Amino acid sequence: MPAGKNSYARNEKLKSRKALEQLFSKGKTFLVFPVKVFYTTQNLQLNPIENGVHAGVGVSSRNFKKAVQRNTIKRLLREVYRTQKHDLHLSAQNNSLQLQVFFLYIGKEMPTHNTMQEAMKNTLEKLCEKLEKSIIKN
RNA sequence: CUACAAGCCCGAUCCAUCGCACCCAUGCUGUAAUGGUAGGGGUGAGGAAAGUCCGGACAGUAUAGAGCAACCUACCGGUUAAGCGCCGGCUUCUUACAACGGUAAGAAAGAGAAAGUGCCACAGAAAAUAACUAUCUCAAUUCGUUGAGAAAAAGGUGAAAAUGUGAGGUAAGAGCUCACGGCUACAAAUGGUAACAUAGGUAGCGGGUAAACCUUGGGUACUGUAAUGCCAUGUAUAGGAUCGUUUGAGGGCUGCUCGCUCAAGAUCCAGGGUAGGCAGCAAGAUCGGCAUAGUAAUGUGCCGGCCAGAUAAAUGAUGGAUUUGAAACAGAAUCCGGCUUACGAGGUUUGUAGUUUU
RNA sequence: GGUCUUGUAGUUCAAUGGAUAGAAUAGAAGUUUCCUAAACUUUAGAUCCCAGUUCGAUCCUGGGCGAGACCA
Repeated sequence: MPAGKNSYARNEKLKSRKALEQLFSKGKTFLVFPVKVFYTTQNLQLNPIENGVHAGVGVSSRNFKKAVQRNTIKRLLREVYRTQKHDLHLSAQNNSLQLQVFFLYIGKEMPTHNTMQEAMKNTLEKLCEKLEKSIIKN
């Protein structure tokens, strides 16, 4: 993957409904306020061409009743993820993992771009740490 | 020119970088096949996309039929695919002006209370049958009243009090009678497509409430694109209980009863599997302009355009400029016609009021 | 996306169209007690909002706002 490319294309998205259900029922979670992260890992390296990281994004409709607000939050999350995802991809590749992640916004107030960027930075750092720890354990 | 009210129009624009969905064609590369990758072009959310309050299109299931129940609707005509929408009219009410029956603006869930039942707190004699107080006549009397009869007028209340005013009449009174009004029903006349209006006739006088039950007229099959059809993948034609195969279980997607019809499996418990793709799904009661019929809603004709289409679900972020403050309400999920609600800065039309000038 | 239900004191619930809107509990003050609890007395507190029907709406009707449930 060429460095510096900030795309968030279709094959990087977390798509199938089945995978999502597995993720929510069996996946590991941690919380870096205001973002909650669900993730699962597999040791599949049969397809080296294919991308190893799939990510999804969501907001609860309890805290935000209006569709406009939910849309803007999801857009912000995607935007912030695609600009800062490179470290995560690198660590996943180094450890030869297939990774599914879901970012759920939990806060009750509308975020701005700056706060969101900080939050995503922190969560991604924590996620990388966790990945490396799990590798060492294995 | 300013303020207010109502209606209509619009729903910020431009540049740079990064990024998303769909469509189109191209290069490189790979497979048995679907592909992978690179750069390019085009298109990409609203006036309400919202609420889901009405009405349809479309689809599936059902439909010999009858009754009850349930629900919707209610002045007249037009319009439309249809409507509890819209347009025009009628009637009533309210407000203002005006004074002798008008004018203007606004509103109306605007059939029936004279088919029946219920309700009308407090106050008041009484809330609709009557009774009570008071009134009048006759008789009795211990002169305080008592009994019989007449009549339904008076009685301070109340949201509402038995058709209003005047005259006659009577022992006292009473639509008891008469005059002028008010309202209701009936049949006919004139005008109007009709609601209705106009001036009379006959009979009558019974308060309000139907957004209380209800009556009358008209109407309603049900379910919704997560409908529905097809393809692929996969498992279990396994197990248990109850009922049943012409002595008929069960079904016929709003309830009940009857009837009709299909009919050999049905229901429950426990367990196993799938949850992917294609169609539906984007050219239409379409949009824009012009002409034309009509008071208008709306219709007709001609010319031109193609204008989102996903399935964890696409329009964004950052920086800068303009405006007026780095805009308000707000995000398509089958599609249309309305209604309702939310909202920003202006523009424009009409009406009312005020000020200044001529 | 569709189909429904429901809003009353801080909380849980009542109410025939008649109003001073009730009960329990929680709150405040007081009595009692050496102090607290319990008990008793007193007290403040509410019909989601806007219209309409009615003489009069918590109640009936329409619209809005909020809360909740169901449908593969």
